[in-house]
Amino acid sequence: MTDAVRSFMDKKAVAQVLEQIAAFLELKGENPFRIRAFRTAARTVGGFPGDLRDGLDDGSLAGTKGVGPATLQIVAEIVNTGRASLLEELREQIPPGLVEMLAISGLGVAKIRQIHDVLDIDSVPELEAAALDGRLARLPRFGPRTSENILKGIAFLRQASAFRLLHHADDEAAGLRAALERLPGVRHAMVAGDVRRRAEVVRDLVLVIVADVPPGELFKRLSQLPGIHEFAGQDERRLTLRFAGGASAQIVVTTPVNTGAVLAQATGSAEHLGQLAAHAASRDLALTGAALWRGSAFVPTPDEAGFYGALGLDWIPPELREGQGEIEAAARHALPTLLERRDLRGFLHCHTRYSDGSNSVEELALACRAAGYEYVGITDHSQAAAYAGGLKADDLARQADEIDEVNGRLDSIRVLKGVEADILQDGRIDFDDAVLARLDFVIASVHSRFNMGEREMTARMLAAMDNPHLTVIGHPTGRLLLSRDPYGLDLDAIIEKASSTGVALEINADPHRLDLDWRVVRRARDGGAPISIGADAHNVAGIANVEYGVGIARKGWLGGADVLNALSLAQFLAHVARRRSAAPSGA
DNA sequence: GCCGTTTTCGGCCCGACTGTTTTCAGTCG
Repeated sequence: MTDAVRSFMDKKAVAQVLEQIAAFLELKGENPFRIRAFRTAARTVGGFPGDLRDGLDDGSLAGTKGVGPATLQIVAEIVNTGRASLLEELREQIPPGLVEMLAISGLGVAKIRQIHDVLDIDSVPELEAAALDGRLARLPRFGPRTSENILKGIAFLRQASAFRLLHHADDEAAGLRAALERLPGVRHAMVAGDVRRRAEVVRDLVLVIVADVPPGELFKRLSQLPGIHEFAGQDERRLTLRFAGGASAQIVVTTPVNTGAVLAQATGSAEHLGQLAAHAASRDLALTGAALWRGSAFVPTPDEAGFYGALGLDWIPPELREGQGEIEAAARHALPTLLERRDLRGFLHCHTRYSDGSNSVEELALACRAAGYEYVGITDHSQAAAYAGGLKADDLARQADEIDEVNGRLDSIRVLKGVEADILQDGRIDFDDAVLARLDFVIASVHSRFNMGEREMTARMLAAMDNPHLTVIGHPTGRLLLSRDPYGLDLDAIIEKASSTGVALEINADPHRLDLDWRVVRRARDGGAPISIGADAHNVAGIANVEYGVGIARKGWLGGADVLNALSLAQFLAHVARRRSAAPSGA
């Protein structure tokens, strides 16, 4: 593992320990503010820019807001010893099964404690049994509905636990790849599978190894990697590794002369590969045993371009390999030129310390400038989002002064005044038009009343889109990957409205959201809706998440011309102005 | 446990929904 990878994973592991401590303390009935302090510290450490050990040594971590003496000491202990004695003590006191229950939707501390005290239950399987046999519903203030919801919650959790979020899979794959490349006999290791296709959630890691030694020999060496719990050979060239933490990865071994065919097969979705096989058959070729054959003659494919070329196809970017018409387009040499990160000139969605972010306007501006952006839109929460420290109009005015001041001082980056305002229940945006008019642009999002039903929710959002100050609908469907389904919404109506009004639909690049879904992105593009990509950064480290949004945009076949924040600053501001002057106010 | 350009002590996130009740506790964002 490279040091960079190690330090990145350490940061995540430390944040996870702090989160775990918070959960245990919660069940213990600790002071809620102490619990929140641990959660804040977890977020801060997870987003700390730079190496944790360096941060400990040079004092910069100690100086970071949200990390105090107690949490700093815990971070130091984990970094130095790999252990956290506080967490170990808590594990002795509280059954870890109760902490698992906290992840079940509808279960909080009070209910879990009641379940534990009255029914003597301390694991999720026991809880499930009690829900099924009716014991749970007989508890005071429970009832059949609650019991049923808990069963649903357990099922959801179980199904979700087969997957992991892309950013986690990304880190694991990078770490594993680096470890594989250090094995003797390995020429290259390449990440394939869902991760390479930039799928929003990942079931299995798949890596392809180009090796100089026979697979059997390589598998023996693989089994000696640290952290491998068990391994099972599938056939003579494929192996599944299971890690101590429960994660698994499929390793496929190939030789240089067949790398193209193997990598393509290890990357494509089932639909893509099915269509590819049919396409091959139509050209008297066959894909068998992860190689390409013309009759009984092996067709060498040293790389993917050669593989697709042998099939009469242009090379297909991995993100498109979903069986959505890409093979036909590749045959006609009509694949789109996909968006690249460097096409984005504006960074449109971030939160500062004014609401629930952890950096200042200037810090975000400097980081965006360093990342090559021409402009950055500051979009803190609005007053209705009290839980996120939403801004009142006068806070917004104060922030505007600060932005003016920062703009006066910094070259080569323009800071725009924006907001991520709540879309209220009736579709109004959470500030008067007079306040919105003073901003450079406006994002509006739904953050409350998710279960109002599809018709009402659609009407709510369409009403918001009539407001001429609105520029972007943030995370349009509200989903949280592996934890919350999208709310009901008539997406065709929203796309049509976006197309007619010029309001952009966001691809929220937070890896917990990736909302819009890429399947909808394609529909939106075809329907003429502008799309913007917003990282929803809550700190400087979150700026890099834009990469995940670019992946989703590419999966939706978007090019630079389809994306609002690929416009230059002047073009972007002209877009906002056009919309403001064209439409009458809906509010 | 953390923070401070009114504070080194005394604050810190609050309003709505759900399912259970028959006036509200617990959960969530």
